[in-house]
Amino acid sequence: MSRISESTVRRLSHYYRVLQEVEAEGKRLISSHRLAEREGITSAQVRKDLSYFGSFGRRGLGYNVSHLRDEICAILGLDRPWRVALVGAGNIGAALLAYRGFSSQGFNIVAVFDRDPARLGARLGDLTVQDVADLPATASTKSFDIGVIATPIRAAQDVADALVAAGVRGILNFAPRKLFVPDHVALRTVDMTVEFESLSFALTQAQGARRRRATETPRGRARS
Amino acid sequence: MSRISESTVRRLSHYYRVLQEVEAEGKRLISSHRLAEREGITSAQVRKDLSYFGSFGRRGLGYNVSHLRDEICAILGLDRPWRVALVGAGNIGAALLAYRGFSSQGFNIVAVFDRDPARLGARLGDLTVQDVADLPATASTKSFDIGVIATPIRAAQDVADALVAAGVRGILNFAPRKLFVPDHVALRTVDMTVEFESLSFALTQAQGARRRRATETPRGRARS
DNA sequence: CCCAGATTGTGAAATGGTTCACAGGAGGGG
DNA sequence: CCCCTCCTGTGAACCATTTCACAATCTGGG
Repeated sequence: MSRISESTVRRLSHYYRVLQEVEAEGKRLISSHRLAEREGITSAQVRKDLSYFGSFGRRGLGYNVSHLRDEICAILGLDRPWRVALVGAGNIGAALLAYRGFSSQGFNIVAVFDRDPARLGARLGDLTVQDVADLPATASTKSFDIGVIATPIRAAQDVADALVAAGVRGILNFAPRKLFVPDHVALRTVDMTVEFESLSFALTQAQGARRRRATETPRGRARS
Repeated sequence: MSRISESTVRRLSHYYRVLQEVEAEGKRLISSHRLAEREGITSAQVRKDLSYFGSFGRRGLGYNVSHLRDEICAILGLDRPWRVALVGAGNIGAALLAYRGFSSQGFNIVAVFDRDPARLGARLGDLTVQDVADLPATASTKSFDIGVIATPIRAAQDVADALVAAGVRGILNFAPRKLFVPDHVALRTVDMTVEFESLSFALTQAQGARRRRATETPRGRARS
């Protein structure tokens, strides 16, 4: 099996969610066309994505909703529980803990760490905030699969190193900076700053385009 | 100016942050090579990204740090304030409000809305949670540029419609579902579910690859 | 049994993004 | 003043992803 692109994986995740909805609506079959419609993409994209993993549909009919859901569930590895360590018990950390959607999909936060003495020992959900210095010891008994970094920027790389040393195989980073981890550790970053700035760019461009159209200014940019 | 790819914009955002750090370190010049190193990409990528907007460097020397920072600031539209409406005063909403990093970059949350009567009237930072029914009225006086959706999934599309009707030109969506908005409104989605599932996939793949290597099972996938 | 209509799976083409490689400066040392 | 080193800006080559387009296959109805 050749390497699967990140965008294909992300779309699988979306298909999975749509299939759950469609199943709840009681439909038994769905075509690539209808699946695509709900995601705002083309049906060819849907079929291509699925074809990397096998042939799950039937020509003339479409896909069996629950069967396809099961297949994608297995492909994404959602058919097993993952043990997640959360580092950072601030606002984002608390939000992640409070959101029940993750544990229902098998992402179980089994420990919470922080460095701030004011937070240590606090109860968050049914967990107690531990000192981040205890991470290695706790990791050896709880064997985390995934680490989530919800700390301030300056702590993020150190925490990442600690998580790697503790044996996690994946890291989800919410700190707005580039982290460096070994090749055998998967890293995903959720950077809200980048999202805001990307919106700012889009809005600025749109404004500029409108102004350009209105005044007939030639395109191009003056050198300073 | 031809259309700029989303990935280029996201990288600009990263360059901007690195440049701020480098400036704080007191350096006056930086080469594309060093900039690239800090982001884990190639120097050609940096130069290509910047070249879409102009020639900011000097051959043989590199880029003037503060000048380049200013240029990127202007390109991304960060040299002006944006008025942000936050809808959803739950955990994520509270986390966004508490994070001072956004307002310092010019993203000012100027109103917070919710639908839950238990939250209405509550103080969050220096704002009072308003009923989402007041959104149109408040929008007409405060003229929001950007709307942030931090509501439960089922409310998200309705809120998006309301924000569009209220005249926002950009939406940042934290609800894990696909939203449909008109072309003239920019949409970015931060979907933590997808990030987790993408990690799950990566971990599953790695595990599978290790097992495959160990047992010499031929690659490919059996049809069920 | 055969045809009409629907829909998949997939090579091939098209598109879009990244990397290469080098000409064109720029500064510094002798 | 000349040469050597450094580094940008960019066309061209390369690579990855998306879209096209169609043969293969399925069902249902006559």
